[in-house]
Amino acid sequence: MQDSADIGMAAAVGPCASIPAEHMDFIRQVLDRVGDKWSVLIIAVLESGPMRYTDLQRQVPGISQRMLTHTLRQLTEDGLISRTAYAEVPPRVEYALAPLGGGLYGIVRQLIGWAAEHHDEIRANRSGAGGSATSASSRS
Amino acid sequence: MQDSADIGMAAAVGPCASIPAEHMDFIRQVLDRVGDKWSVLIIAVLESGPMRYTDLQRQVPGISQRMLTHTLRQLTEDGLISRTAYAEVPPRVEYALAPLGGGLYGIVRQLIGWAAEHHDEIRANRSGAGGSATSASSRS
DNA sequence: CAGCATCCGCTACGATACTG
DNA sequence: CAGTATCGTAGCGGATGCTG
Repeated sequence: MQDSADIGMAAAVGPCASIPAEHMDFIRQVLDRVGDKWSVLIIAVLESGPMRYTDLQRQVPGISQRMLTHTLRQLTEDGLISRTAYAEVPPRVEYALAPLGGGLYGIVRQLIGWAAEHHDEIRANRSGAGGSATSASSRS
Repeated sequence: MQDSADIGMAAAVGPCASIPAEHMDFIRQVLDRVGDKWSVLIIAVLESGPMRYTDLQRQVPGISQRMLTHTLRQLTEDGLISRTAYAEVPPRVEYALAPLGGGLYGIVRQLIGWAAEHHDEIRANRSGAGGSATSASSRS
């Protein structure tokens, strides 16, 4: 855990505790990628080896060309995956997980692990009293 | 990590490598929370201590009541944060980070750290040749 | 095969007004 | 103070059809 710098002080820990506002929008972008419906799935698939367009479409269940192309492009532009086009008569394009994407997936993996681990716990909370909402009394 | 079943063959780790399809939708929910525009921000703020509704609205810049209430409710229902209402004459409600939310934030923190760390690297890729798109030639 | 273009529904989100 | 209710919008994402 590295703090770029200590910003927050006693009271004004502020919204973004140890996050410089300059990086805020960028962080959002990464977080958005993670929250993306397909990005993580595609990365997960590519983790097991390079794959071509059509194969990806087959491996990622329910994705549309539009989204496949779109997500693929974004991931490529971010350098998370690599795109290699072979100028053959039947065009062949292979996508592979770039080291950068591999690093990201490592962390996302923990997220997935955490999610799986606390699966029941969260479901239990939902079925319960609607969360851990407590009521306290006190006279003003 | 359990496989729901063997999907492909040896090498074909498949779409959801080690993720049982049963958990898939749940994983998505967690990933969605992370990708959420406000959830992480709110958690980050609460990490520095319990806070009331109005304070949260002040600490999280640019959030609307609608979204604050909505996100707060979701996080509470998931048990990521806790809600305590004091039945006083001027109503007072305090939100605090639940242990579950703390655990999640620990991982998200890594994500943020990673993002900050590879900030330049990704930006460089975008300015570059439009990603690591390579062209290979081969005769058919 | 590997895309791009177009249309279109859904819902996430914001702004505003009102209440217990 | 701590919300609820309603409305309007923008962008995500799906379906379909066409191209190099």
